[in-house]
Amino acid sequence: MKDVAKLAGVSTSTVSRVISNDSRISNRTKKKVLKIMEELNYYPNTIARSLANNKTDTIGVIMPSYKEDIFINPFFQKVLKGISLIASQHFFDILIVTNHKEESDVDVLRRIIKGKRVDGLILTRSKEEDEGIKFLKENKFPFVLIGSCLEYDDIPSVDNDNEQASYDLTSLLIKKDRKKITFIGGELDSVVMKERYKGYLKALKEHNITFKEDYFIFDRFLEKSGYDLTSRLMELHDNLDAIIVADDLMSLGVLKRLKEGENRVPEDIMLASFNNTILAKYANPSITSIEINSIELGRRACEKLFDMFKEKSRENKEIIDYKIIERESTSLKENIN
Amino acid sequence: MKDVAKLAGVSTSTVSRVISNDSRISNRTKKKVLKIMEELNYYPNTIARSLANNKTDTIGVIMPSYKEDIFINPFFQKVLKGISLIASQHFFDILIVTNHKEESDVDVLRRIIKGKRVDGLILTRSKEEDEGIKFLKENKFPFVLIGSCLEYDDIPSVDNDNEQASYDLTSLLIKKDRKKITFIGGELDSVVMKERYKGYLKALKEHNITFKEDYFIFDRFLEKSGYDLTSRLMELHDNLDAIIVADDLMSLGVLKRLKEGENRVPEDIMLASFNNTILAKYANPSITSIEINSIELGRRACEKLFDMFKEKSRENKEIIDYKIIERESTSLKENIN
DNA sequence: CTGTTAGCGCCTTCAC
DNA sequence: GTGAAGGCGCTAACAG
Repeated sequence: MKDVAKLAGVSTSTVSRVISNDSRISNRTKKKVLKIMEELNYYPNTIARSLANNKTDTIGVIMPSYKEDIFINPFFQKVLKGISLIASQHFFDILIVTNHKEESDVDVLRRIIKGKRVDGLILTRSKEEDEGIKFLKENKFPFVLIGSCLEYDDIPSVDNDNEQASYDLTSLLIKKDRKKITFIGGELDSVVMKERYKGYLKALKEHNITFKEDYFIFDRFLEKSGYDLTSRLMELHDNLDAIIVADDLMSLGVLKRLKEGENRVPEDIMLASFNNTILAKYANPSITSIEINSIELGRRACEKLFDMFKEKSRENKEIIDYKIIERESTSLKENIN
Repeated sequence: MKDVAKLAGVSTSTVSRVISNDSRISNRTKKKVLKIMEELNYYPNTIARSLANNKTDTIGVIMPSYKEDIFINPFFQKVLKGISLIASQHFFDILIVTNHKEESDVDVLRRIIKGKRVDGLILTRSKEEDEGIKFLKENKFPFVLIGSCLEYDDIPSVDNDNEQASYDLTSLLIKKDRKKITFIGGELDSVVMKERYKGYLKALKEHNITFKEDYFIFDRFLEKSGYDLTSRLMELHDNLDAIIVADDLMSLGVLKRLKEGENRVPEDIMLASFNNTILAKYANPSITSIEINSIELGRRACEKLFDMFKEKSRENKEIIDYKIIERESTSLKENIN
């Protein structure tokens, strides 16, 4: 910058003003400076700007700490896409934040926000007792949660109505005359699981369908967990007729196990799932799934964050529509094959 | 930091030394300072450190400029996972870099490297004439390419032997007695497509299988393109017996179209694809695909970059193994269904 | 409209 | 071992 200033015969402040497109600058000097910048192939040091402005033009995305798995679930990719779309419109970049070795969730946040690395954060999903969220609130750092938080009701977040979605999905199976409806879930400390469980129970109850403790089992949001839990379910019960699965990726594991056990889907056992990733669409049979609009979740979360920057407040909790996408796994008649 | 220094009764230099774990510092003061830092809930400003050190502890990942699509292909997610694994081991974070509005590929790079936002870059895939790579070379900025570059042979990169893989895949179909083997590709300006095309041609030639100009068609790496191109192929030829597809995601489109046209896979038409994402595994029929070890690609690319930081040089071009995963789409006998 | 000055928060000489 | 001073590259406040 100094060089530019020297060559252009102006001060560094002037150059700085040109860079930030300050209004009160003569068109002539502006052009001159711009030209020199071009010639010198100069581009301002973002880091230095950040330090001076206390602003980074970067938003951070925190992946869940069970990141090994999550990085492979298309859901996160979609969310990221939504975020990226909006961020780039605002000329922001995205910092993917993951736990460094042995770092706790709160450590990560401390590192990022005290280190002033980003202007705001987007969290994907949350646990029931989320220390991280508490930490962010205490530090008054701008963030948006994709998902919900049970402890605080007033945090900016974007979510589906997971309970209702789960209720609908369960009701669908009930309508199809299924009597032994089980539920295979992922990490139970996640809020999303809690809510889906509630919706499931509610639907059973309202329709007077039996619920047994061991109809609901859970492990992790992994394909393998789906497989293993299905094995367990089949040991415990020999006459199930429906399984709801908390995630498409898990569903694939479930499906695999069912096929091995020679259970026909949907004839013997119907299957319904969440997230409607491409996996559900192309599975065989294709899997009925809840479209939660992941891209939209990411998008709105990001927009909300920018609104917060501008202190243009929005409702704190935003609900994104979901939709049941019915497919072969719950359709007896139009079974194409 | 000033506060810490004051409270601890030392100078800021001392605090700074404690932070960077300087050797020549007495254990006593070190402990004292550490304690105060804890009490004050102090954490150093990363940005300021970056400015002073000219080092960001961040690596940038450049997504291909056709990013809209790419963000949805599991391949990139896997690569990202590999990168993330290594980066976090080194206490680095990842900056996802995308084109801001109307920014050219080179603009992005200029912004990032002149802006000193990252210590190094990883590029995913490249075009035949890649201005970006030229720019990075000219500026002597550390980067690793996942993929290959035709113009320069001496750039650090990690790739599969795509030509050989394509050759093998084609040969497999030839061995299965297929005579009219077509190829559906993605963006032709990408190096990976060029190489796969070469391998395909080579195999045909060596086995004296006819090649017709319109056996090879291409558009974009999208599901929809797969679908559309298959339609085209079917209009042009009514007796194909095999299709090679450049990517699993595209394959799904191909498969969809084939089913609609009542073509049996693999009996009438065999299908083979690249990238072996989870999509291929769970498609119906499951699709034979080349496992390119995407996670490993990301991982090694990242390791290579860190090696470059340490000036510990490695071979410039690293080749990652691939493997053909045979599945139903090319297996007549063991057709499970 | 433009230049001067004083930081942003940290690190690195160079003394002691 | 530790402190003082100057600098990383840019911006903001105050002059003029």
